[in-house]
Amino acid sequence: MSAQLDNLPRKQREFQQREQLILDTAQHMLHQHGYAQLTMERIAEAVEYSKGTIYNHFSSKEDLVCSLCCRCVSSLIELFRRAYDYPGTTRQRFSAIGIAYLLYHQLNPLDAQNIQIVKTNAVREKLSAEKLQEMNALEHEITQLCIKLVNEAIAAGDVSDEENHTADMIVFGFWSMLYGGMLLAQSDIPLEDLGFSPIIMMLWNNSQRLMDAYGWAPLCKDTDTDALFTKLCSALFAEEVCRLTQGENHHG
Amino acid sequence: MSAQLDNLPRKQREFQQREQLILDTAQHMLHQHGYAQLTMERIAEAVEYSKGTIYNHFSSKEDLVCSLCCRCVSSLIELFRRAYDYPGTTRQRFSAIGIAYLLYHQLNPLDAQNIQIVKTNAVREKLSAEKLQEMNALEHEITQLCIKLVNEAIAAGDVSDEENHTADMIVFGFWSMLYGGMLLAQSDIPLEDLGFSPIIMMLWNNSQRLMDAYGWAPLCKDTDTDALFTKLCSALFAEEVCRLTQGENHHG
DNA sequence: GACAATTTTTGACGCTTCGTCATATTATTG
DNA sequence: CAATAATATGACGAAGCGTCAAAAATTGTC
Repeated sequence: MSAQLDNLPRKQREFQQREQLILDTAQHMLHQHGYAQLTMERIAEAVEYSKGTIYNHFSSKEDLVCSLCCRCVSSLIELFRRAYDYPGTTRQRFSAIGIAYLLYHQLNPLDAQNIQIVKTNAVREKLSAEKLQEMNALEHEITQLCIKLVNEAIAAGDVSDEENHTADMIVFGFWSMLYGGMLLAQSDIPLEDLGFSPIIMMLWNNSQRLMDAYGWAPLCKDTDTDALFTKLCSALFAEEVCRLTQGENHHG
Repeated sequence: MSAQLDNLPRKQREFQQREQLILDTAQHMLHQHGYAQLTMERIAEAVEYSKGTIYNHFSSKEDLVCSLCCRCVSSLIELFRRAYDYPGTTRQRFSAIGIAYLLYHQLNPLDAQNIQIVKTNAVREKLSAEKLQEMNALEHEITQLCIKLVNEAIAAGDVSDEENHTADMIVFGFWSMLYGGMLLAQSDIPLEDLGFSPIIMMLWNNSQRLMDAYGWAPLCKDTDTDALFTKLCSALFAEEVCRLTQGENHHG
């Protein structure tokens, strides 16, 4: 990373470093005090530059928030890649992507909320075309990775090959479910009061069920899905899980 | 509706009528010009009252938007009730709820977006406790209706009764999937460019699959699900479907 | 109908924040 | 070291939220 930077003229290097500083600071402020308290003035004050300088980097507040968001999606893609590269059955690898998604949301609930803010039209209305495109490119990357894996599964005969089983439909089913589920989890809807079980568990079970519905071998009945969950977590995301449990202990 | 109003003293009646006028106007403005353009000033101007009067009804802009949102959820509940009361199998009735959800989002995409705005922390941070509670009560109502139906299905033996099949988990699976799916549909993510099929179809198929996964009789293979979709639409939501197709013709 | 009391409405005002731009500062180069 | 280019600054204008004292309308009383 710094290898690339070293090649650039010092000015550009400084510029990029400052951009990261601004983003880091903004992210921290967002976590600490929430979106409503996040103002360009305060960011400028915190990084000890003036507002004008911030505007040299980001054309608007929305632009800045969207940039934050892009960084988040990038790190999510990294987790997905790790899951994709897992040496196991296609079902295990796809399950691992699901875990990556759930883990990310658990580990970075505030960033996930932020991603949601950017999806809101209220914000998107004000975004520049470039930032929107940057975002779209990332969405494209992450989507295609999943579709590719499902196509591998179909080609390998792991998924029952019926007429209307298309990779996009299968991916969309899981994407919707996990995305919707995590959003519901993050919203202030008091799910526990409404009688719901822990969300991660419900989503994991439901997605395993859905894989069964697609005849994605090996089926649940031939697998200990709880054990699979634990195995994938420790094999791929040990460090992340560690951070997660530490965080929980810290609070309790 | 006006029967109740007539019983109230004239002043209160006028007050409530004005409140509806404000909400109607705000909703219309939101549809026409988007959230960013919605200001208290403009609403006041449009209803020909002053800003102060608007603030006699709603303690903040967020409060107003949340009130709009509550009206929307109420009408969604009405659709759900209709589906719940359908004289058919539990699977048909639950499927009908799914259709109600999809239809509502298709018919009122802008209201659905609005509901999403309210779920954003940026907005919720500013909501009064009362409005939050009003919203929660509605969420409770709509949730319990679904859970009740699934419990009926389990009791009737329509859903295979395994240890870890709980009504809340089943409901959550479908809720997540449809909610997430409709949000993805509404976001500006160019799903078609990413290679995805029409969303309603994908969601309907995925949810029918998921019902199969829960052993919810009668299974897909014994049913023409396309025909079921059409049948439920015309039996329960003829008027809504009509409005939807009219709207599409209007645009095309 | 006149007058007082009460309720409702009004819009000017204070405050906050966004985003701009002329000016000041710093860096670079001949 | 001076000229020039690049960069940073913060005062400023615009816009919106929410408040509140004063104005207007309504109600009740004689």
